[in-house]
Amino acid sequence: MTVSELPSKPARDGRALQKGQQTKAAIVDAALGLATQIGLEGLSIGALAEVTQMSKSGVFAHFGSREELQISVIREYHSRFEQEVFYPAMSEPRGLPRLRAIFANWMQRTSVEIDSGCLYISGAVEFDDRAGPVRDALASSVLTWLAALRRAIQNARELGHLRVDVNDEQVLFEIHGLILALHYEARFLKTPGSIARAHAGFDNILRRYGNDATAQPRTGRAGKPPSLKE
Amino acid sequence: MTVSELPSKPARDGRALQKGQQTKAAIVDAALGLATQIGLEGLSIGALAEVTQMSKSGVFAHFGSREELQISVIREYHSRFEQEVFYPAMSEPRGLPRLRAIFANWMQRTSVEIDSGCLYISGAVEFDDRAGPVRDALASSVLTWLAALRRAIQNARELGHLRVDVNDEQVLFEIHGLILALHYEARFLKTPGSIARAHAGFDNILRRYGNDATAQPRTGRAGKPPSLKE
DNA sequence: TGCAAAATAGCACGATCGTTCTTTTATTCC
DNA sequence: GGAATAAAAGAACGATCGTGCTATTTTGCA
Repeated sequence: MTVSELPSKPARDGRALQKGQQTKAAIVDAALGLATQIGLEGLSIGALAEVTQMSKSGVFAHFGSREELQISVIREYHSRFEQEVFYPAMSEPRGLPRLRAIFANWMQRTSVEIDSGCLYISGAVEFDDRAGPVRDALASSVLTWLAALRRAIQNARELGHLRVDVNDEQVLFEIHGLILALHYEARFLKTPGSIARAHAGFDNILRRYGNDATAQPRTGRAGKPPSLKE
Repeated sequence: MTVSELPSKPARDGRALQKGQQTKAAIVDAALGLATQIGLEGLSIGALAEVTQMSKSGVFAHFGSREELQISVIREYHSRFEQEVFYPAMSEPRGLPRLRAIFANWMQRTSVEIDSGCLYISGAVEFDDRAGPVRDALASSVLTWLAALRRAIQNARELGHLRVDVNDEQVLFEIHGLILALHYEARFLKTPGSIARAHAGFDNILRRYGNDATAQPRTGRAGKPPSLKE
């Protein structure tokens, strides 16, 4: 977590901040740890103050409201997800190799989250019938990620790595289901072998939708630095 | 909800109760409605008292603890799930027809739960890292249901409706994923067309695992009255 | 080093939580 | 109908919640 991610917003008299952003980042880090375990709703400022060895009001002052804290946590989770799952896969050639890499990274992360919990899953359940800015931030993050995944599927189809009649949305839906089932069965039910079944499910999807004749990547040209957002 | 599900536990002097069980059932009914919307953890005795037009202590007295109330809600959900999804499918002949019916009923219920919420899904997220009797009751219910579904898959395979090399657990996992993806995308993200995609996903699974040569049901004999538990 | 401003702490508030205890009302059976 | 008992209400408890207000401490720059 580097200091001054923002260009160190100058205060009223041009003074640069430091300590504030620093401890705020530490608070968000601790909050993310709490939220993935007990949920965004279970996240309390009191518990957070205890973990960070600060006073309640000291923690509170950095956010101004609990909602703003929750949103900060969501943004941090989004950033780490991007960093861990999306970016590394961009070094793979477009099409099926990149799609495989994305799924592999996602599986890797989800496997870890069998112990730590996934904010995109717990958050969805907590806010699925509650309106407001927290829900909006969460849904926006998830939609951004799913859109990126959809683009990878679409690329694979357009490059001939998947059959031409493939429905991108359907593939996306089925892959998403595999991740959700993994999280459910491994984390809640503690069913052994779930990770292998998720992998097998992905292979099944590729077998069904794959275009064996052209399964080799056809292009590996590196385009502009990718981003989840476009 | 019939009176005296229990053999009307005789009080100290052999007197039969009535009113108590009756209002208790009404409370559980209201609690189930609240819990599916805001979760088992969000369920509060105060809110429940308001909904049922009773006093907090009046509600509380029926359960003795919040945990017991939550467990009662889980039991009620389990019972309705059984009644709505499992039992009606038992009139279909064993094998693929019954498996199809089970999934169809499950889909039907999940479609309704896009609005009302599913306790098995929200509960899993809320209690996936919390030990205790509530989690145990929830996990036990879910496992019972998944075992029943697994049996249906196994039957279909043994009757030749699915390929002999089918892995029951794998099919179960993938079907479960479809339901979870439907709930996630339709309820949280409000993605249109999710129901159709879940159905298409099931068809895909049958196409992949199905045994086209013997897809017709081979036996329709009605066995003993079925139960989720055995 | 000293001064302004930012960062943090301390304290109290109203609200809600699950739970306990006591009292009142409703029900059931003789 | 009246006595016994179950069912429901009422009030209060300690705890925790998010949040506001006011001190105090720490920081950053002249």
